[in-house]
Amino acid sequence: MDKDITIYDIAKELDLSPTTVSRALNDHPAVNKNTKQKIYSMASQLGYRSNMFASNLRRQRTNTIGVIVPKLNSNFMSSVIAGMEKVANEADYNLIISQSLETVEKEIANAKTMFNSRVDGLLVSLAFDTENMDHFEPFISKDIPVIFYDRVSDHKQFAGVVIDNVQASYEATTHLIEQGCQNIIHITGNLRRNVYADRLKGFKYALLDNDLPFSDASVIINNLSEDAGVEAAQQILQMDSRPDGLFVSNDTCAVHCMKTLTHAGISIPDEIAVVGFNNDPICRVVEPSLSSIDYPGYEMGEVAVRSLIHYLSGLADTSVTRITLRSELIIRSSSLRKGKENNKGKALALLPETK
Amino acid sequence: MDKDITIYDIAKELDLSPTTVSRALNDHPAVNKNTKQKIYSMASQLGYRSNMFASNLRRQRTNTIGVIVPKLNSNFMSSVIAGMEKVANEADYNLIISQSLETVEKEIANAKTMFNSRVDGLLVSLAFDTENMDHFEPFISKDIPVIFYDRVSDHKQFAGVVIDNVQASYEATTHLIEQGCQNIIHITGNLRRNVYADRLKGFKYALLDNDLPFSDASVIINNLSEDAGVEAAQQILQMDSRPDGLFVSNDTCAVHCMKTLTHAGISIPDEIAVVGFNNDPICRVVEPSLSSIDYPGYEMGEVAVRSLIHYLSGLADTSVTRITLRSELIIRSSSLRKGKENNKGKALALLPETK
DNA sequence: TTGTAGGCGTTATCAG
DNA sequence: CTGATAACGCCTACAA
Repeated sequence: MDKDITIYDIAKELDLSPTTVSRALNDHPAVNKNTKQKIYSMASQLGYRSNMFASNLRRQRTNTIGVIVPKLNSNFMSSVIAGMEKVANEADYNLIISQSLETVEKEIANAKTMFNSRVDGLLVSLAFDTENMDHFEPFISKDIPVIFYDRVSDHKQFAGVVIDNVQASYEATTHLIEQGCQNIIHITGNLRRNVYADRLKGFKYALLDNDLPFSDASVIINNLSEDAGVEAAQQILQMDSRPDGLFVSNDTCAVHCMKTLTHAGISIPDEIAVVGFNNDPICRVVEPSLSSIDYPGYEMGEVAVRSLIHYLSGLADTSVTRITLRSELIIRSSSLRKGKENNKGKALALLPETK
Repeated sequence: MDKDITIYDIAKELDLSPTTVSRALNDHPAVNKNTKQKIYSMASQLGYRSNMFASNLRRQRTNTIGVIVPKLNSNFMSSVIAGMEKVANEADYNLIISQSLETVEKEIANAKTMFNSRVDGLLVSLAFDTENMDHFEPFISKDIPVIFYDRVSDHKQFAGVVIDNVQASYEATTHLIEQGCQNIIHITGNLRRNVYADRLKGFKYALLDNDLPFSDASVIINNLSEDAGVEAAQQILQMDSRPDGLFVSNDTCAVHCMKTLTHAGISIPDEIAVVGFNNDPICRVVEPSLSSIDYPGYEMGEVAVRSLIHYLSGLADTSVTRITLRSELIIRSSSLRKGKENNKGKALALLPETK
């Protein structure tokens, strides 16, 4: 294994000082154009690559962004990561990605690793059961920016990139109502997570605005897994007054719930209309195909990294603590009843102001 | 933002030399137990965290492993990553993950970034259309180990972690034959990738061993996407002698192919029996549920990182260039015909030696 | 426009 | 068992 080429080697070769070489390589304005050219070509000729560690050590920053994600195995998350990568690469940042697998314990461990790796900033989508934000304290106290995406923190001090979950949920629920549903059940996740709390809120608003009653019995809270979907279906099958509509906060759960209902002889959408959330490819696989809320993952990743880098560059508009991206209801067979129009326009007009 | 605590601070506090502190922190045997204890507690009391850059700079290694993955959006890949993370964390390595999104261009860019980030080793699953291995040359010439997983390189110089695709495919095909299929079509991906070439091989072997004819018309090669699945189905519908069995190298493609066939009025498994590959959760969503090859992703990730670390620690058994993990056929409705037994045992007995 | 000098925090080497 | 010293490669005052 040959020795690495350093700026000293280039300097010696061209009879210049390392300083000049360093400056040229960083495109410093105060270096002669010709000199720069000579340095560039010598660098590539010798196969020079900058030693990030020396540079990091010196500059006290790493050009690395940490990403904590609940799970990677969804189309949504993989799009988010792809968007993050694109922006990060363009800005010469590296990404360190780790999965919390929906547990606080791993999330805490991940945060610690990130901290010790001295990431310049952190992007987090919270695990299902994270209660407090203590594990991000070390970042705050060292002024390392932490930006949340999708599953954000309620604490106002933390910036976040989100969609308007209240509106999306309002839209989905309204759609069900327009399809004739009078007794809708909402299945959602841990209400500590903004996404689920907000969706519940949107659900309630929509019922209210359409003079439909809401009761605690209208909501099933679980972990939105496959199994949870099956269980929820069993619960529903045993209800006294069976619902005629179902709005589920996650496509996986919705799909397995729907399948269980279908197997029990329920006809979808006629007896029960169903809408999911995320617009996962699975929506187009299940029979009938599942209506869902589409969610701009790639864009969310891009925006999150872009904000973080802005912040790191000191250009941050510190007043901006929430960036909201648009989402969209995709209507498919699972919620479209014969003879019913898609009155999406009307639904939108009814939309309350939600900031 | 306060200044970081260094080993000097600890040393000063305890009236020791930085050298001793460094040694203690690295659990060097030649440090007095009491001294070590004192150093540990002082370190945590002051909130010391090691500066990886200084350490990396000095030791010329980064404790970082680069991972290049085609796409993250599958259950399989997310399991692989989870397995990798577990082993890497335990051994105090960091992971830098990036997606090639199935294109050589991004794969090359990723490799370059990894190289410049001075990863200690690289784990790669090749993109669909990667032809040559030139972009890994810089690693080779610097003695940076590159280990492939799943989609490996044929070049004998590269180590890899795989399943026995020939056997898995042989087993799947034999199963279809046992279900009475006489005219099976195999849908697979670019044959430059070992996984697809090997599966084709296993498919041929199984036909051969059961005295069924093989012709080029028995194989459809595409990119295994959703759309490709739909197209393949359309192709099949127009065939003169319609097949009665289908073995697809990827569940997503299989599912969309199957759905298209079903919509065209074909009954599955009776008219056409179908087996997929990967055992993605989607298999249990589609109707009828899809038989598939189950594949130990988590384990593959663990093994890949473990091998890499062994290699980096100089413990490598350089003679081991291929590690093969077990896989398993999961039989579901899409390939199970009434009145047919599951003669899996027989299939296994017929299995040819495949190294 | 270029150069000199010193230090970022750690660890390897050599010497007690 | 402990310590002094010198790198690792780069960058930033400051000086010329």
